[in-house]
Amino acid sequence: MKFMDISEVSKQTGIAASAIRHYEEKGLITSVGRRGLKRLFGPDVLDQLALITLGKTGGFSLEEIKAMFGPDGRPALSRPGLHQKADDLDRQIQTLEALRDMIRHVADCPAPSHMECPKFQQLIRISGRRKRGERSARHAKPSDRFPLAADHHRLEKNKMS
Amino acid sequence: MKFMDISEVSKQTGIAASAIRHYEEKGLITSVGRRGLKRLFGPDVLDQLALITLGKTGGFSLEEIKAMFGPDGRPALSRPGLHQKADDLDRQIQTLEALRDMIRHVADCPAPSHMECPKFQQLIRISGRRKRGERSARHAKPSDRFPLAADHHRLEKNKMS
DNA sequence: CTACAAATTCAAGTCGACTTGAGGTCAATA
DNA sequence: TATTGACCTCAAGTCGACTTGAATTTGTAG
Repeated sequence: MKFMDISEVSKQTGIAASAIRHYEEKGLITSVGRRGLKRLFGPDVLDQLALITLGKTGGFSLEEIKAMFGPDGRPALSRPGLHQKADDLDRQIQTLEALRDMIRHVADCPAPSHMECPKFQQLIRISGRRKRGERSARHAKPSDRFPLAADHHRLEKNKMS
Repeated sequence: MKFMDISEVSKQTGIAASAIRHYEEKGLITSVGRRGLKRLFGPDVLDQLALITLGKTGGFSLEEIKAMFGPDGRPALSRPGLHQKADDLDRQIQTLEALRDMIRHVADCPAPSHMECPKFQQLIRISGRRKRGERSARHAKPSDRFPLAADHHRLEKNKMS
């Protein structure tokens, strides 16, 4: 009773079978073998899928997740690379805390427009005071609340070549 | 000197002009008028764009951001709706903290495979103990680490019809 | 032994958030 | 006044992460 077919894994995790196949294709998980055509998964896959779900919540791409927690269990990323990711997460967490506070404020503030509320304005300013190297859910940020964002005269191409 | 053209806004914020136009099209910001063909923006747009950037970091879609902080300054979302978003964020923050801890652990743990490390295993279990209603960066989650995820017999269609 | 539900592959489609490109318009210089 | 360069519009393209559909292949239940 150790091995599960894909529908069992799907049931246990709530992840669609098509997505599970997709993760296997991309090398994030591996099946232990086949019974006929059908994939068989070991119990470890449940933890790996939990990790994938977690990573996605953090806005990481499947590639990044694979680099951090590959199915082999050995990260493809260097130790400093991993610490970098962790530091990015710390910054993202702070951003999220700021955002949460602003949303709560908007919910409760009696001002007709939150933009007119001095407290809200202040929250925006605070949120801008982050260090460099911000990382967002999906693609990296060139600048966070424009701390002298205009590195040079960039006239449309704000992306790396 | 109050009004800026799009390239000025782009320089100040680091956001591509094409993206700024896109936000205007989607109704997240508004320009104060035109000089000939060219859009003119007031200074407020800088705060609004900072808010958009912030929202995206939180994994919100442009639609959601618009509902929370529309350019009119009045949220389209009800007070409970907003508190819901804030609570979602709180949960997301906890998830991110767990993820950060795991990444740091992977970086420092001497075990050949993190999956074999009992401490790591433990971190995964902990991360699974969240409440319902998780929201991820991009599309909602049906279940987080499968706390009896199989609501019924769902045999592939894990998405709303 | 046959039927059938459940899996499989592979190609194509979808969705959000932009970007890119072609062709057009203007306000400010030279 | 004639250029020019920044901006404009609109259509189409891109990218990641899947989903969907059509055409097969099984293992198992009847």
